Amino acid sequence: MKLEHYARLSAEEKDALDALTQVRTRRVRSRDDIIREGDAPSVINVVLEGWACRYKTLEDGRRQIIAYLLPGDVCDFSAPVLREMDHSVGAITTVTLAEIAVESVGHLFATYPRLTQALCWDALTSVSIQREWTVNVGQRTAFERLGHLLCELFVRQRLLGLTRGGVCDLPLTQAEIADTIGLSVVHVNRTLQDLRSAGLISLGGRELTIHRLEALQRAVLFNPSYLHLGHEGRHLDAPPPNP
Amino acid sequence: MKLEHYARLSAEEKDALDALTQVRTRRVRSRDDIIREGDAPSVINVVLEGWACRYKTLEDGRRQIIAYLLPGDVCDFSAPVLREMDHSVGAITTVTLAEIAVESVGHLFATYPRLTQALCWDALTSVSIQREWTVNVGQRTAFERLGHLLCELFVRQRLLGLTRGGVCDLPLTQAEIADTIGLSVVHVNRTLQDLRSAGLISLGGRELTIHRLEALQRAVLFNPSYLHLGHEGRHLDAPPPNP
DNA sequence: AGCGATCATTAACATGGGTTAAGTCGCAGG
DNA sequence: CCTGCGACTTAACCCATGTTAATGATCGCT
Repeated sequence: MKLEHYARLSAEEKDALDALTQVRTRRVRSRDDIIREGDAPSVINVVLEGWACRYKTLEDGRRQIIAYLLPGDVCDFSAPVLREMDHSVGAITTVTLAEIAVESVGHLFATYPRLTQALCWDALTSVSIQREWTVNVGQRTAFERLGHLLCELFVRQRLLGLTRGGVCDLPLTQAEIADTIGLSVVHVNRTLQDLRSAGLISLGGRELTIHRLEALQRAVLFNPSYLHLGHEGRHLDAPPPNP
Repeated sequence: MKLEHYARLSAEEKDALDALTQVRTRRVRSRDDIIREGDAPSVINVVLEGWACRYKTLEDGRRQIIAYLLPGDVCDFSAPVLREMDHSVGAITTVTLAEIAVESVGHLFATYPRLTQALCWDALTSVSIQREWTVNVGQRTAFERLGHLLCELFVRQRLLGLTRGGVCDLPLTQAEIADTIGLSVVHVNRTLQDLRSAGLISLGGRELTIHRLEALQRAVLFNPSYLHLGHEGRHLDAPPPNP
């Protein structure tokens, strides 16, 4: 479903993908690891349901969350090529994974070149997001960083049809948010208050509401071009109503 | 030459690559842009000589350098797939580029699958570096960030055979370093003094000397596994002599 | 050789965000 | 119903890093 944003796929191509993802699935409980640094996974894991994150830990315990994986995202792109994982992937919520054999992927792409293109697009977009995160942590203020993260997670979910008006899931603890944008938990909390009292968002009970997306985007210098939404990515859910 | 670290290539494969890079070259002067955000380059640019950087600018002028490109690095991987660049690439030194037509690449990879593998490895490594940069800026102190950057640039150059003992080029201004690791110029300067007076490095006249690489690595929590040096990448230049 | 521009350095002062610590709330398990 | 634990909140205090500004050093250019 997600790849459809990147290239029109034929019914046949979609069937081939579906067949792949149904072969073998795995369930990982919330907060457990999906893959650990140093593993050399022999299958490719794709998130079918739930949220996961990539993260790296320094020797002294500091942790940085490097990416969030939503349904349709691939956990271990590098598996077939690089020797071993240089970071871990953990489950945020309970996650359902498809485990895909490396060989079957090779065959699939040889048969359907348009799939290759779609997957390339996907991979390049995730690199682009990674770059934007570097900018986020390197240049923005706490307020901007946090707002930017919320914008991104909202828009990505909207692409997947997972938003309800201006509302979406946000199953992260403040500690996880802190490790994502390089702030302390305390300051994340302070900054959330700021965003709330600016009337831009509501957040609580694992649910985020963005009251005025346009205004928030402007306030935190969020420019979605790095998500490469392109043409196809716009018609999924109406933008949030102006309250 | 660089791809050789990732896969043993046959003479024939190397010749094919050489032929490509000699077709058309371009020279860009120090501090000029190679590609601008919004461009949709019709050729793929590969750095043959000199240093370049990827960077993004916020509306208010803040700038983040996102990556450094050394000889052998590709400027615009995404060109064939994504519509347009979401960031710019600028020349640090004077840079020589090979301009490669997109079509000829497709043909090349169809003919020599091992090249594809090598290029994948290269691309995945650059993503891995990007992730580590997020960690660097998000979690490390000024001292660690700067030391980590210097370690990386040294090791990457050593891979290319561009170091001379513990010495390598470092054609960056302190302002550029600042924009790379998310610090102010003033603080970069202070922190450089710290590194110097700790006896770890000397820096001046566009030349970096790392006096005790091991010690520096330990002091700044530099773990080179994210560079995926693997087997082949080690024998190029002796590690620096212990003074 | 002299000039202007860019780059490095330093000092004094200001502040955003970290740290510590304490308290609250909600909820799963006994 | 009580207990305990994890997540959230708030306040007080402090330090790493930013800002501003002034001075030197370097370097390409004429």
